[in-house]
Amino acid sequence: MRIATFNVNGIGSRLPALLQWLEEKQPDVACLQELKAPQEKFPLEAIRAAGYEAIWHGQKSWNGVAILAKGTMPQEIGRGLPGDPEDEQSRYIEAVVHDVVIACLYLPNGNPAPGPKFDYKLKWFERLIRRGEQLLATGAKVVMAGDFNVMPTELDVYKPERWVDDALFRPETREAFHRLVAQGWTDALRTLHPGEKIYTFWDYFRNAYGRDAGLRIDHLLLSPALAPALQAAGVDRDVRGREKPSDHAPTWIELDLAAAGQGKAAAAPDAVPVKATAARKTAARKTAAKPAVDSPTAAPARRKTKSEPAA
DNA sequence: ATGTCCATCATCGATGGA
Repeated sequence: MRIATFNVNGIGSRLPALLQWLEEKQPDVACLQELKAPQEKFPLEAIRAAGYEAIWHGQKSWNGVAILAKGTMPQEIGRGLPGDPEDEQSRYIEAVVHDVVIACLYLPNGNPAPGPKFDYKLKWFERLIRRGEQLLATGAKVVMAGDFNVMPTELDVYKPERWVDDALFRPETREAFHRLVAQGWTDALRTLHPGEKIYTFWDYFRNAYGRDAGLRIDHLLLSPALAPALQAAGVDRDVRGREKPSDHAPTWIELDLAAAGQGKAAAAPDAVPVKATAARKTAARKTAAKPAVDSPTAAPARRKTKSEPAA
């Protein structure tokens, strides 16, 4: 089973590049970030024609996340990261695909730091850490995949000294990422390629890709139940060198689920549903008059406050 | 400070975000 994460930087302008990559690599699951499109502008027809079903959480202009699955409908657990009903940004969506819980995330950039955007990033990180705790507590096979906007170590930056004051590399940010991983997650790329220079992002500025002035900020974290299944991991960096590219390259893992044994993924959705956020409730209200344009499971019907863990 | 690219609209050039 191949699972990829790809910050597309605008699904509208990046659709040809996305479709070409899907056609070539045929990942079983693709987590997308930065759709930069409202809910109704997601190109579902083109995605389905490529052989994928999808759930997504759009937003006008900014953010937006999606989970694509080849030939099967991702079973949505929820959307919106729990812990802040005021947070309206579309940065988190969870689903089950082939008995694996997929958490697709787009962590805030946080620049400039210090400032309100950096505060929001750190708060969002704390909420993610809490969610990570809940997911691990289920014992399920889970992968947290996305644009974390964090370079975990100096090895993950082309010039660390230039980035020490940046929100993506400040000590608080790295500390939060390390605290998350320390819960028991496996950083798939780094685990299989220790000591290796791996980048997933190259700025559009100053010929960054040509100079290989990159960052490793897109990550796939595996729960203990899934870690034994890890077979391979890599970055499709040539995608970054094509016409009209995203500034990120697709990052992927290959899993052998037979090696993971019997997980408890089936129990995960009901055990720890994602709390319905204010944004989700608003969206549901807005679309109430017409049929849902995304997926049937996107409706807030799955919300189960009864079994919801305390915040 | 710069650089590039994207989406938006109180549009066809500005702005804000990354």
